Amino acid sequence: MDNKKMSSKQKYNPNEIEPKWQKIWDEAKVYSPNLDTAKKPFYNLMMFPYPSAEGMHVGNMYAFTGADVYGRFMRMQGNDVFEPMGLDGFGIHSENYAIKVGRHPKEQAKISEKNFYRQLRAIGNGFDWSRKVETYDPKYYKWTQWLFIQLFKAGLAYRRKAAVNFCPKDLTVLADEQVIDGKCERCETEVIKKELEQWFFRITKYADRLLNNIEKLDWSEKVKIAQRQWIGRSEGAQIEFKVQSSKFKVQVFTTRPDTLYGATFLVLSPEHPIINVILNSFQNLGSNGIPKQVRDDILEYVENAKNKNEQERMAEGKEKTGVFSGIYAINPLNQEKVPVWIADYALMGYGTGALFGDAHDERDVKFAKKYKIPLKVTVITGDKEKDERIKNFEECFTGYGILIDSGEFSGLTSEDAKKKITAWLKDHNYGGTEITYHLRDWLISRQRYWGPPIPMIFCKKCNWQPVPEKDLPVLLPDVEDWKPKGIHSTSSGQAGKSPLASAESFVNTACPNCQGAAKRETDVSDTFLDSAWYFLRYVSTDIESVAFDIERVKKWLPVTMYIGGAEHSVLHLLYSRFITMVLKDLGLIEFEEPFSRFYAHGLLVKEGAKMSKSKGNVVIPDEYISKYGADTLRMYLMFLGPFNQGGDFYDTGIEGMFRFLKRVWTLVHDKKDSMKTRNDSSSLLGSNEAYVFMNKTIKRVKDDMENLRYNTAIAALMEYYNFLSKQEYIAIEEFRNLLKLLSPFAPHIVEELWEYIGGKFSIHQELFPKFNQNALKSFHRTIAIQINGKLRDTVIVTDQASKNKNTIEQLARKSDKVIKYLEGKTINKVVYVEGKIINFVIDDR
RNA sequence: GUCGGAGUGGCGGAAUGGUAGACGCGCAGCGUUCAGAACGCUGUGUUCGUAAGGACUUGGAGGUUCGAGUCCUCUCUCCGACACCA
Repeated sequence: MDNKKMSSKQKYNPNEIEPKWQKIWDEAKVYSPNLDTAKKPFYNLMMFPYPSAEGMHVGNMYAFTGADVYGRFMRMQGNDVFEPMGLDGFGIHSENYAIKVGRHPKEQAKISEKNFYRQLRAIGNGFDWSRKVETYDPKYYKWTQWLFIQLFKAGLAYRRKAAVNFCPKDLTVLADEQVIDGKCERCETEVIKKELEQWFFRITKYADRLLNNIEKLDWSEKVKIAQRQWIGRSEGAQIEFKVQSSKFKVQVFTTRPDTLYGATFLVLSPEHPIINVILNSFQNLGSNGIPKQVRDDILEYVENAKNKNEQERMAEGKEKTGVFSGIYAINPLNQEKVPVWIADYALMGYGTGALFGDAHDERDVKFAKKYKIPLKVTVITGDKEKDERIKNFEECFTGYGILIDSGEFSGLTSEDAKKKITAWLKDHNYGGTEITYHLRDWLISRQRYWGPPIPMIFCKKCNWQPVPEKDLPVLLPDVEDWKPKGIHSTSSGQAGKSPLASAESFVNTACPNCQGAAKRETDVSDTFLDSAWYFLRYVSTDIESVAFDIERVKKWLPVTMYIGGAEHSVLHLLYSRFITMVLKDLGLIEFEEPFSRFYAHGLLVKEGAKMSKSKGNVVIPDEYISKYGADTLRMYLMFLGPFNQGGDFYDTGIEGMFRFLKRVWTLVHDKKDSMKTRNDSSSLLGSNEAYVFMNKTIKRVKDDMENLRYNTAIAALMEYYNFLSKQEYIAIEEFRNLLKLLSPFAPHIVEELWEYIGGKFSIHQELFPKFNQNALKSFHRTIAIQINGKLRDTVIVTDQASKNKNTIEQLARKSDKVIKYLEGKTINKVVYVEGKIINFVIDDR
């Protein structure tokens, strides 16, 4: 190879060819399927980015490239691939960035939009640029608001006063899913609880459906597990305890009704509504009344609990606190009088907010020991020593066993006792089977500016009314002071002072029902509502009269392949499933699961550390693209490691990939002439060996692509290159296939080289090569010769010879290395695995 | 604590129970060059040996098997998710 003779025109220059082809693809609509007439629709979706920084980082590009490679592969399988892109630009993340840089979110959105789209184009994905979605576009959020109204009309959006998560830094409430380790998902500030009236979506109504459908989904297993866990279905019993000397009752949830006989106390959550009822009713009851001291203690404890944040409550996890309520309840099973305590280890949001304490729960035992509440062991194991420890309270037994001291239920196994006691409770009207969930209703309100205004109007006479659909969108008003204000008052229906409240012309309106003076809701909705339905909008961006065109939806959805990060396991993915189910129930669509297949890609890290702005190790793709080109970066990212496991980004590796593409470039240019010669001959192909290699490579790459094992697909392509580069002649078919196999990874360079070897535009509309099954077998086999499983020699034989054990054994016995080991030894056995190994088993001593 | 995932050369990583370390990075030597860059060729798990050739080697300990990175039991470490969920 003589590089000196190569003209400058022949040099691989990605900065020249990449923008060129991107423009040509766009104009030729290579990646824009006709949504109405496509024959084999394949909706290849990737999670759209949220602009929370100047631009996209290399982690986004990693995800998008991996998804695009799959889309390109599916296109080559003859599918009409629809691969849209957009921006999830509404929401706290974008607004916080606007605050940081001191720009109005509307201004910043324009800047981010431009920069993100520039970057998204530069990576060379097969996006359909004619169908973008930006969640802050009024044409989009009009339908987000419409969606809210549909939920309201269906009784699935409601207002409720509850202790909700509030971030004191972002000055807004948050959904449970947005609280990570007791901290705000966005700014990591410790979240506090506030008693507020807010809008919720009744996702809990769908808990069972969301749970039961999971097993049918073709999703990454870890995401399915995370969703199951988040929904957190627990089967148990609800049990009614009567409060002594009163008409009041407390409902208690348990998963262990078999331990009810041993219930020696009750625990109420500090937020439990019955506490106030009790305080008010018992105060004047004379001898039965609650002493003032006890009363004061209760009030103080409840007040303290209210002001603690999640972190504080958790930090005290080991040290339980509580206060005696002064009253007693009756265990329905044995009529025993048990004290009622108030303790914050009982959570108002789970079960009934009340539980019974017994000797078979570690938390209960800790609490009881601290406050010297008696305990009673009612379940033992049958193991003498262990039971001795259990009975002496040296060990807390929480498993299933055999009941003791449980009246008529003594001697039963826990399993049987559960059934029998639950049945007993039901028969005696004390409760029965009950199912409870970890999942809670989705808190939708946000006291922020940058989101779709919740399209509701409050009228003192008519209560809450939805904005008439003809009046949508409720435009986000241009307020000057758009920064978050927090919540100052929650009196009346109005939810405090979010930034929209300062725009009087926005707030004051007429009631859609009675036309009287009324006020608009001033909160906006959660960003996750924007992204919970965007996949429906992509297919209808050219239609303004509906949220989504039903015919298009029928044709393209559910999404065929969805690729994204596992961090959205319980946020976006769960919300999207919920919204889709609701739309199905409203008769608006025909399916209830939005994503047939979901594939979670791994996390890209930088030199062993998670990329984060605070660490300052965020890698921006731009500089690498201008230095090496998008093709090199794409291939490098895909080669780092298995796509579902992520990888580590090192600069040095990119050089190697750049080298590889340069080699391919040079090979095609150098061998183009010899290729022509071969093309004139009768055979289109090179040697037999070359034919076998080509077919093997096609098969390897195809298998790997199907399973998103891109790193090994690229390795196979490198091996193929290494082989071809050593050949004197390369047939045109070999070049064509090399380029086709490479095309999903490096779309620009292959298009350029495709043109160079005289291929018809565009290589991206070609089909994936097919391999010849008969050509997969080599003509030679290398057989490993083992002695007692240890490799001693190899022998090369014809495919024919490899079929005969005797032939191989005779050959193997002739090997000097083998003779050395077999001499004077008894051969007990000879194992032959056809075409692979022959193993002599000998006495080794 | 519960549930996942993973431990293989200097590094990223390959291996339907059948030649461990493919492919790439890095490194070394050679070639090309006035020189460098770039490019090309060769070598490269550890260890003993001039070599031929051995021995050892997939976090650790056992086991199944003719044969184990892969299967089973126990155990250690790291990463991720959830977490006072009754």
